Amino acid sequence: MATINEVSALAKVSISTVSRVINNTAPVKESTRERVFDAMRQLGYQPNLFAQGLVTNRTRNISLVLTDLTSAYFAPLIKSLERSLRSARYNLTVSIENTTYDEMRDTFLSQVNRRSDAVILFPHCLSDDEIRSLREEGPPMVLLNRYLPELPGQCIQIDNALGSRFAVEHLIQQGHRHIACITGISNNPETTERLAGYRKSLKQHGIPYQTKLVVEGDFTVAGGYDAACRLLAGNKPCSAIFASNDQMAAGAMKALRENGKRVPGDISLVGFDDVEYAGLLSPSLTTVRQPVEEMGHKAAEIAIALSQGKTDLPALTPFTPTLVIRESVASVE
Amino acid sequence: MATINEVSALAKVSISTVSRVINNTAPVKESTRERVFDAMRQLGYQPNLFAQGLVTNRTRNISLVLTDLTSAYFAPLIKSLERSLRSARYNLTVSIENTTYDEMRDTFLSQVNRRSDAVILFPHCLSDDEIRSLREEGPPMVLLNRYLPELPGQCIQIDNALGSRFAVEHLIQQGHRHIACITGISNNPETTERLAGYRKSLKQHGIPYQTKLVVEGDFTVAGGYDAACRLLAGNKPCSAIFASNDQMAAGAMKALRENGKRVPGDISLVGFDDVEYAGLLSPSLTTVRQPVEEMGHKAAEIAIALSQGKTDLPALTPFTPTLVIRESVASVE
DNA sequence: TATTTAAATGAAAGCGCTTTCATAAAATGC
DNA sequence: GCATTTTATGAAAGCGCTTTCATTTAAATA
Repeated sequence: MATINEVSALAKVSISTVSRVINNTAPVKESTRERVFDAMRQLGYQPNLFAQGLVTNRTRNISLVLTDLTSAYFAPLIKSLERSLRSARYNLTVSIENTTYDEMRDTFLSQVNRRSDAVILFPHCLSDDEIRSLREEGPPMVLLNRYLPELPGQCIQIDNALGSRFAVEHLIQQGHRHIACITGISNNPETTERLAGYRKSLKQHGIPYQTKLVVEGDFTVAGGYDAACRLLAGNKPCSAIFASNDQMAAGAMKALRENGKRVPGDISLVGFDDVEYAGLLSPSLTTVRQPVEEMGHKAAEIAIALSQGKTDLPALTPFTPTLVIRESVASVE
Repeated sequence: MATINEVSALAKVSISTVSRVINNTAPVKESTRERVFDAMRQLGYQPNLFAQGLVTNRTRNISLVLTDLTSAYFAPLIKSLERSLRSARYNLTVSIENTTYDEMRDTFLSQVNRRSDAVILFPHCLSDDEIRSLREEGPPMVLLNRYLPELPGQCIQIDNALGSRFAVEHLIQQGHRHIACITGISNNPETTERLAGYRKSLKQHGIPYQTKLVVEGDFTVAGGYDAACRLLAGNKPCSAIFASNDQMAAGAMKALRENGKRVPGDISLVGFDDVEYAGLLSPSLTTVRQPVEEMGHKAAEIAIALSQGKTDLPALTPFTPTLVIRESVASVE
């Protein structure tokens, strides 16, 4: 494992010069540069990131910190993040299961703080204030699917309400009037926004909002299953269900089938997120797609900018979801 | 961001002593230790990992390096790895898409080599010799789903052949005699072993092996779909299909449905892996479960041991897969 | 040609730690 | 009670880099 000293010896220059050609931080005579490059190649030299980090205080590492998120959602995210970061010669470290604020804090203190130039945080089950206090303990952060007014340039989100509206509009266009909604866990911005979109669409089409058609899920398959059962048990018939995510849609689909309801024959179903397996369900699931790839790229881009000390980034506009029409919606009459 | 100097000043001891209480590396008088801890607490001190790493040459970081793997498979793996590593105060960095040997090599050189105490490598699309040459460029490695005779204590695998046999036995027990097989990509140990198990089961029950009932897939959904189509197009009827992974099973299921075959009414189907969504398909997929969790834990454990310079680890026995019976297999008279 | 300016390089300090080595104080053995 | 071991601590070197500062060399200007 060659060091800068060996390179400098072989190239017959000082280590300062080697450092300069590595970092391209001051003019070096062309012939010298060549010699240094040769030496580096010969020795298979790779700078020691720890030595570099120690003096520059930069790690070239970015952390992804997640709360309790389903694999189907976070995997593509990790994938796109890592791809973007790698091309910028950054590294991605992950911390997946931080279900409570305390765990989160511990992660920040022990992992993130000292070894990352920036964090990408998916604060699903955290309150805004908890995020704020985390922010004080750690490096600059970019937030996924959460908006903090003080960080307009660092919050990456989609227009959840719009997504719901796409879903519900679609159902309405297909003739549905009795549209149920399975929401996410309460006190969560995504839940609120997606529900708001649902309500808005109904209103726009003069369809009354009925509490009995809205049941609470928790973003899990089991939660969706239960919610659908409760819906069927209540005596408010509906011809369509909008589930606030695909997990719950999958659970609901199962519940419906088990209760002898055909999808979409008896009840149409729309999800949200377009996870990997949405197209594999049967019927394949009509859903609202989050552009996870693009969001990952953007997150990486901003994280890198932050890591370079850039601040006052331009405010971000939410990403626009799209409706992916598959087989789980039928038209009525 | 307090340093060891500030702690030592506040506690009125030398930095050597502080270091000793941090690392518990030499006896320190109880009262002194207390003072140091107090000072650390007061200052919110966290040791600088880069400074530590620079002198100890240990990073407390472990890299997971993957080839082209589907999200459904790698997500739970990442999850279990990260969980194990975190409890040992290690860090996980990931590098997901290394499809060629050259990319892999680049990853090793630029990322893994200088910043990881160990690598966990999933060498799906790499040859044994390519792995060997990677081994020379990087830190100690643990291999997932691959066996290298020179690393008996560092290869974590399942008994693929046994898994296939569970699957095929099950089909045979249900009365099936014409059992097709969709294999993975060729020249891959997993493909070979799983196919071998299939053949062995047939043989044990005196069922002739028929080339026409074996079609090649590539471990993807699309590959499974195509394979199933080819199977149906060939004029060799079968009552059951064993797909070498769940992705392909999902693809096959779709193909069967589109061709008017009911699953399991007309054709039974068994997969392999038990990915997250296997139970969500309809019919839910009977499949062979890999204990990914346990494998992740084991991988983490070995990686940590390696990072501590341990060598000559005891040879590992393959994990045993289990059959998960769901709805995609019917019995024939 | 003499002088100023820019380019090219090296010496040395220092980033925050661990780890020898040396030394002082306390505990042990005879 | 003195020599010896053990315990407790500090001073200082050094890990591999970057970066300031000083110095030399080459180019540009008058």
